[in-house]
Amino acid sequence: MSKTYTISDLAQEFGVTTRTLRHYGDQGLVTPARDGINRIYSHRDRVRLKLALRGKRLGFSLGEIRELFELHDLAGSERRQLEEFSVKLERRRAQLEQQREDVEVMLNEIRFFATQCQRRLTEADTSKTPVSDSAA
Amino acid sequence: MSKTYTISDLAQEFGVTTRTLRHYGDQGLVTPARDGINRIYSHRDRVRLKLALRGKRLGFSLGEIRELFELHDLAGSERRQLEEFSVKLERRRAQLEQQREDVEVMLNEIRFFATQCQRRLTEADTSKTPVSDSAA
DNA sequence: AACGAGATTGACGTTTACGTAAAAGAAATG
DNA sequence: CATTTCTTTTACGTAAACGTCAATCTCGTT
Repeated sequence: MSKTYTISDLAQEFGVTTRTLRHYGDQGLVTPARDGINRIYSHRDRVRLKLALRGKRLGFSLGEIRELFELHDLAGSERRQLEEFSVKLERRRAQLEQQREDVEVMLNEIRFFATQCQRRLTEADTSKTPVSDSAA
Repeated sequence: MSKTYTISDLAQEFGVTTRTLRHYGDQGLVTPARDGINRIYSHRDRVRLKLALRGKRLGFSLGEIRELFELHDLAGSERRQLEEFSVKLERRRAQLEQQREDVEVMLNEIRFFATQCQRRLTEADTSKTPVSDSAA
């Protein structure tokens, strides 16, 4: 009798709406058991949700996330499926490494902007000239 | 007289459609000069497009990308704008660092899957049982 | 002059990922 | 028992980011 969660428990915890959780159910991402008609989420469901949300943050579509889950459950699959999946994984890996580089570059840019912003704000604070001309 | 590009030049180079480029124009992301009615993209336009596509890969909306561009051009902006932007930058930075972690985790998972896939494929290759029954 | 290739501006269509409202049932509480 | 409080399903709505015609326009060629 491990812990279970209601739909709004998880919605609150992960900062999504119940609508989102039902939608994920419709899409086959998180398919909780039912207590009568009510959804009753297990620990495993919680993990799947967590993974799904991470996938989303990385720009995966819900369909792609489901594919990944299906792969995870791909225990006794056939050779062709494995090969196909292997190819998909490779593609995705390349994308992710691109994305990693993108993130680094963007972080540097943002840090630059941020320090620029800060600098100008403090300058404005200590400046004697009260805003004479905006032209550089 | 530096090099210029037609709309389909850039579309081809970056693997997008001309429709996309026009859409980015509508959204104020890349606003090339005109030769009469035709769009004529400069080197700067090309850079903006490149930046825009990177932003997209990182999950920025076109609106957010435009904001970033506007910031870049924010030479003589006012204090409030700088402060607002500084806050936005901080939020985005946090997201990106989360994303960076997400990417690392996902890459590890994918590498794991990939090796699993490969292992099973080579196993199948060297196996003595010639595919008698698809049931495991 | 005719023609095909590529460009333009509408403008409606489409997909994804939910939002939102409606109608209705179960469950806890005063 | 009546009233909230959650929950359910059904279903239409929506915003973003283009796709996809359609109707022209303008070149460089033949």
